[in-house]
Amino acid sequence: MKNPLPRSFYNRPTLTVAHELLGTRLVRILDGARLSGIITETEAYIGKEDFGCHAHAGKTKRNAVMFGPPGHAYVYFTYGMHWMLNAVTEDEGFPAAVLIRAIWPVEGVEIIAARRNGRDTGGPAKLTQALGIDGALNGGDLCDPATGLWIEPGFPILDDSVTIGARVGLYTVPEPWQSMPWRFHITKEIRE
DNA sequence: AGCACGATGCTCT
DNA sequence: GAGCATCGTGCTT
Repeated sequence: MKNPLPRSFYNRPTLTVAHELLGTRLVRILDGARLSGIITETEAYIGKEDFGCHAHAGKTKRNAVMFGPPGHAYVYFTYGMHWMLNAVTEDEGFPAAVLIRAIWPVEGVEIIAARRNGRDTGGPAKLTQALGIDGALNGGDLCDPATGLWIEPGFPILDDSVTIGARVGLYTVPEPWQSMPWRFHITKEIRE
């Protein structure tokens, strides 16, 4: 069942994409096994004007993928040990992306638990470790199953299950950017 | 349950 | 050379 969200899903305003990614299913094929989890937390990073966005300083080797077409993975390395997964949004040339911050494991739960040493997957670096996502996937097409990483339709999430707030970890980013309500997360338990 | 801190290496000035 | 879109441990309440 390979059913990636189409590129048109990503080629929309980043806040819309970030909100609608809640409840969708992040799928990873790792060593022939299908791992997946429901996305429960996202953040939007929007254009050169956004002081919290890597693209604020202009196009560089690291952030080049954000300037490319929507529906691709922007995967970068930070804090000397962590990989972060983003989905590129909006028109090619406009640098924006959605950071995937947390998943709820659904398929391959035993493998995920082993990869995480029994710990949770609620955190941007935790989920990349859980699913084996690293720099080799930077620039990969999320609309092509051959990449081994894509996002599928999942569960509908009611608005009253969603909390919107300020983005996390932007300690040195000036206002108003530090406080922009561009973080979305599911705050009610979801069940199959 | 919460806070402080150290780990660790790549990117850009 | 500074600064990270973080995590886990260990210590304090």
